[in-house]
Amino acid sequence: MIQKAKGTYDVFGEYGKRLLYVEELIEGLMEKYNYEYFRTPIFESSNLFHRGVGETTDIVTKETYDFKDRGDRDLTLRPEGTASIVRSFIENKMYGNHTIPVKAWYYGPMFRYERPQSGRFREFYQFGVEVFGSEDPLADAEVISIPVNLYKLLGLKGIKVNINTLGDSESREMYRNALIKYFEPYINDLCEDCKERFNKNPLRILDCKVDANLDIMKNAPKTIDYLNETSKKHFEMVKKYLDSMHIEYSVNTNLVRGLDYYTHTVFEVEASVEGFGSQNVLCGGGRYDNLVETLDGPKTSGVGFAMGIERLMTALDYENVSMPLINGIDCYIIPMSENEKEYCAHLCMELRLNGFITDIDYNNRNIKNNFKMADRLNSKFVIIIGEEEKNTNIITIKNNETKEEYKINSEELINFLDESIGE
RNA sequence: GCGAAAUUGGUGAAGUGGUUAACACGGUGGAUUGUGGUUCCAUUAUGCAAGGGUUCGAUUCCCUUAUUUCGCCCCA
Repeated sequence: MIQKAKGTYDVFGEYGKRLLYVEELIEGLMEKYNYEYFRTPIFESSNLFHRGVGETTDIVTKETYDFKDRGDRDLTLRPEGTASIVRSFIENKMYGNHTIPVKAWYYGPMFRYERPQSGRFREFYQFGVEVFGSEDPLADAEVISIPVNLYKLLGLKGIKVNINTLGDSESREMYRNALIKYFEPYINDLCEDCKERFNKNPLRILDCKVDANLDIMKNAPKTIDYLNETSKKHFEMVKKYLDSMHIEYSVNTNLVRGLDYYTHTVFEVEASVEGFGSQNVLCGGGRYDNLVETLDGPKTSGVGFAMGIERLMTALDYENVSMPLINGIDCYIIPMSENEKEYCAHLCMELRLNGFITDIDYNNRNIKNNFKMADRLNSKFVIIIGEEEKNTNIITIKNNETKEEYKINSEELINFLDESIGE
């Protein structure tokens, strides 16, 4: 038997309904925020991700799906959304004629070659947002408000917003150097992973789980102390806007993010749900004022986030969040025999085109099993068509809740259903 | 890239180195030939992830591979 590729999954059934509900909610929310829908290719030139995400990041060094096409081009299945949206912004010259800021949203599959586990897949879906061309802290705050409001709309309770700032490039560089200088004498006290981090990305030492309780961690330099005036002011304003939007958050000075391109604000929203597992960060993002330039565009600031849909769905399950899903159909049509099937097929189509959720027996079941089927489908009405009905056009329809049976002329059927189901 | 545990029918699962792989749900047919959801009867895996090995004999033991689940790293 052919099995699905590692780290992928199929969607169907109840999960499919819930997923569609969440997707529609996202779409509606982005409409209210007046963001523009973007869809970029699933694969892009490998270069885009190498330069965009960062040559030294884990995502690029060991997690991309790279391949060559028949024209010997180097291509990569997108591991994240931001680089592609930035490419599209530049390539379509949106910095010129378009209204600035450009506020983009996207939703689709991403691919990373990782070891699957709780809340982590090789093909996974992200919903994300990018705002180009505004350095205003209001943009940062608005971007943070999107996931928070989505979770609110869904009814998800156990969430926690963590924010921090890395400052602009200058501040960030100063801070990085300070950290290296600080940790150097203690390098041997750190765990193996942190020794590795010291060389690759010293900022990440700060959110190590193993060493978290060491004194050297607690006394490590804080980003806040290395901010220049502009950066400090920017962060203060972000917090003020969040307050005015009634978005709750906590400042976590150890929050740094793995992607190279962040400057100023970074944030994460985590699910603080009991038993959720270790992959509990539902979404993450921040400001990237140099990325557009890095990818050969004109200097343009940006801010955005990305959210993993699978983790959101898991969190919703953990909290037993209910959704107003349609469960059940309006009509189930039973042909008594093969002779009535064409008549039934026509009737079925009529009902569907008039807006009724309708299904029909495809398997020539006997009447008993057809009634069972109607129950399983949770049908409001059952329509039985035999020779008599076919010849007279008087249709037998049974209300499956009250068990009342009616004989109705086929021309009045739509009216009858409208009145019965309408309210 | 590293570590741990799993994999038996449509589903949930029990089970054992030896001849017919429990039980339950579901499916199908019938008792009831145009009205069900109750009950009763029958039927429903030449098969225990795939391949190889040990053995007189393996679903049960060993190896390899695949997938799943859970950690680490990293990330959404």
